[in-house]
Amino acid sequence: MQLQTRTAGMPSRFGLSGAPDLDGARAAPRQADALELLEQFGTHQALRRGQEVYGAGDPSECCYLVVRGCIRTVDIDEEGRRQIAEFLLPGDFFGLDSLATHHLSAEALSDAVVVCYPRRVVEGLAARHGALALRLREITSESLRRAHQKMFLLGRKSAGERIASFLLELAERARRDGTGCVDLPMTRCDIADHLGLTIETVSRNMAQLCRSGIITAVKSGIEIRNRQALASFGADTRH
Amino acid sequence: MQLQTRTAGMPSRFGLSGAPDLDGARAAPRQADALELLEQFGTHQALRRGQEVYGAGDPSECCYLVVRGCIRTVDIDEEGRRQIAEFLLPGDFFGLDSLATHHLSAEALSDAVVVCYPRRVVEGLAARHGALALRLREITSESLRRAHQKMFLLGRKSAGERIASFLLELAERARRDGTGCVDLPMTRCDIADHLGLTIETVSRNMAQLCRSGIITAVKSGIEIRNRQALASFGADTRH
DNA sequence: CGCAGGGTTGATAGCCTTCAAGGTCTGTGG
DNA sequence: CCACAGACCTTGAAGGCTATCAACCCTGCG
Repeated sequence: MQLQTRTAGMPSRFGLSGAPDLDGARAAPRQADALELLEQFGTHQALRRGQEVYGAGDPSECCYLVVRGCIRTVDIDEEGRRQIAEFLLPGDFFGLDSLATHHLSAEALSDAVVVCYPRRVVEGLAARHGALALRLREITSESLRRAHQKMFLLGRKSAGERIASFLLELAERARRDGTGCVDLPMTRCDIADHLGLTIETVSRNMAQLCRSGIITAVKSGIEIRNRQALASFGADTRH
Repeated sequence: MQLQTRTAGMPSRFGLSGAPDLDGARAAPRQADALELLEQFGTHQALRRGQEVYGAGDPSECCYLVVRGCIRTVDIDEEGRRQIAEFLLPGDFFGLDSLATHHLSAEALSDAVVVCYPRRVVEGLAARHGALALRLREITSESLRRAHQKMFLLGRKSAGERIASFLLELAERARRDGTGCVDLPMTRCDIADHLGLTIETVSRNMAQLCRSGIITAVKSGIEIRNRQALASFGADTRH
């Protein structure tokens, strides 16, 4: 059972919530985010833990904005091996990646809320509003940049480096409060399937980070105590 | 020194040369490829082996069509570790991925020829021709689909599976003649840096494929003798 | 010829996986 | 309140896949 209501108002922050402005794609200052044009066309959708937003192969009829909770995009092969492409946090926009059908599935990690926009409407608006069209392309471009970043991580980094990079990226995306606290809504299994490792390797590396005092475990997450050390963690065991 | 001339005519094939039509993104039949709209605005550019088309951080001023040869997009970190994101073959369109600055560099594997289109012109045309805008989004979407496919390969497949997938993908993209012959314009080092392996592992797996009679080495490439066996190669050593 | 770049093959080492056992936490029901 | 089940997490031991190190071959070229 899922709740759908006409959205009364949009969440205050839009777009790539915590994406670092690395490539200057957002160089042009925007007073008002072009995504606000979509405001009146979205419907809220509540998701239970584990529920699918869409499945692989489903027609690509909507795109989405995360309001609350965390969404994972999942790639599974016939043998059940799983690769998590992205974790999507509040403020992240997704579902733009495929034109006809989704090639990954999207699922809620925990109870979550997304706003759903019919692609037909989005396309129509984008055709008339250049700013919106540009914004959507920025989102796609950013998604591709992250995918390339992850290819490097999976292809060339050691287990320790992968974990450190992952924590630092999450911290970057979540840092709004200035503290070093990073919430980890995903399980060790999710992290492992995102980083191309096993849960044991994830657990061992996290434990070592704790023992070194680089991070400390806090309720449902970690706190970064030594960013410098975290950034160079695992560099000795790289191949 | 690089040669630039006004292009007299476009190559006969356009777009994602051999991309398998997996996700139905190309479902809508196109009589004439929308990219032909760009025809008169391109300039030919000849590249020597190893020459950069653009570097990481360069402003994203042009996008490109490969006419001859092979281009690699490269991600390098401060320690010199290298990850090759894509190999681009004749008919492939690239450089659309980033809006402001390129985050990867693009280099010619061997002597090559590309057609270069100023982004400013492409944007202008796309704004007026919906078909072109759609075509460009198809290309970006396809690029993202391939990136996700590669994340799965890097995160979850064994060395043998990676090599087999790589050869099958190349065969798929190149098969126009119907033969099982696959040209390999890239070195073992390039392949290794694409698949997240070392040259020795690539070499050993190729040798084993040859010994098993699944492929045979031909001049500057290989011939696939047993597609079925190649598709399941390395599945026993997966972790 | 000498050299450099690329490729192959062998021996060894090590990082990470696999297998296994036990611990922690949370929600449920008696 | 407490027992219990299940999911999740941690830790240890052993093994294997791939990296590393090393030697050698082949080809093209000045």
